[in-house]
Amino acid sequence: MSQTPVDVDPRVRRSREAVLAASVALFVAGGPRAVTVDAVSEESGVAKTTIYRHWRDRAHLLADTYRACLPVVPVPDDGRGPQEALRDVVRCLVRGMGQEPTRPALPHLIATPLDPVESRALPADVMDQTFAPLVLSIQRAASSGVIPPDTDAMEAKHQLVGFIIMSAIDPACAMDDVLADRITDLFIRGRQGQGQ
Amino acid sequence: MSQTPVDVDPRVRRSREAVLAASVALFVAGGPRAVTVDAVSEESGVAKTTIYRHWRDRAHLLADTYRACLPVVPVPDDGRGPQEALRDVVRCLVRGMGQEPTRPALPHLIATPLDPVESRALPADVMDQTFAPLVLSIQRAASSGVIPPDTDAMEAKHQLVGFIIMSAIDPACAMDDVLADRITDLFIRGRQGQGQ
DNA sequence: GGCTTATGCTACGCTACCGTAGCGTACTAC
DNA sequence: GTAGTACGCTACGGTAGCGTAGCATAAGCC
Repeated sequence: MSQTPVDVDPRVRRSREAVLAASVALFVAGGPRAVTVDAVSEESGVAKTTIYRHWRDRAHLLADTYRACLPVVPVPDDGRGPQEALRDVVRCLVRGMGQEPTRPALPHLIATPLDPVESRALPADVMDQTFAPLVLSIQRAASSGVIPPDTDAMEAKHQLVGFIIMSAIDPACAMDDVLADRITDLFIRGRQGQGQ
Repeated sequence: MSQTPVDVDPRVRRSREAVLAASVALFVAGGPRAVTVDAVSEESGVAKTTIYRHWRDRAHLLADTYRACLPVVPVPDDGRGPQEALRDVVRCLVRGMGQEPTRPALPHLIATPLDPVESRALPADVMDQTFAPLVLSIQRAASSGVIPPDTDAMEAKHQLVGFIIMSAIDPACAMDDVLADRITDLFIRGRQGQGQ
């Protein structure tokens, strides 16, 4: 539902894209609460009745909006070695989190799944999928000895993701590869010298 | 406004406390959106008109609710040395974030200040005050050489706060001194071995 | 016990939002 | 060109929430 096929009536395609773009803009600016069907209609120029022709109700529209705000992080290339793979994933994550629309939407992305009303049509693990490649990289780094083999992958994930998200929330922070590499280095160094 | 004096009419005191308790419970369960005056009235057993006698409008009530959800972290004792002081602050922060009502309210605490509607009556730096003691400890640790003197205090804050918050958001995570000390150790070790 | 004051209750008016119905128009595909 | 279909528009009915008014009651203070 979040991906519109190419070979459809161009009118449908236009409407869907306009609606989703407006919806994302509203979500970024004011969170789930700002994504009202009336506001989306006005912002997009698409009639409210048309919106309801494409989405069953507001909850389904919000679910698609939420997904559209999450960055896509590719699964790390296995060929480059575990340390480089981890570095790459962190770079992708930092860049993704630093970009529009993710960055300004971040606080809302964190809070929405917990809202008992807004999370109705939202799969419980949408957010987790974004960090799946990172967890994979952490596990590979552990099993290959870059970090201790007994590393708690969830704890390590909290450590890295927390650092990245807090940086992205701070508007003064540059979300570039320099930061990404610093995060990776501080992470690995802290784990390496570990006297179990 | 968030602290009710002791020497007032006990009826006022009772009402204020009942309202704030109900308001916090609703905020925890459903975020700022769930804190409606009608819901608070029903949940607390205090008449809606009485609520409006104590708070100018819903925004002011929400501001007090927000503050009531934040943990209080004492300024570190200077006598114990910078490393122990940092350890203490992180312990307090971890415990505070792990407790009710802060823990379940955390995602909402992060998102609310960014909501253009909900943040109306919310001072911009309420959240920052919670982490001020941590920043102080980081600066002392830096100036005393526990971590490099040229440490970026804001970056270090993101690193520590991010780790703590992500742990607190994960319901499977135990927010105790063991975790706090691990967080501190991983932080310091990563910074110490740093090859400028 | 009597005065003061906080509270409870009911009933408002107003606004925003959800989701639907019906009908005319404009676009697309063939 | 013509049929099919997506779209826009207007107008609903219903609900939830905000903030207020007026009056009766009950609690606290001396």
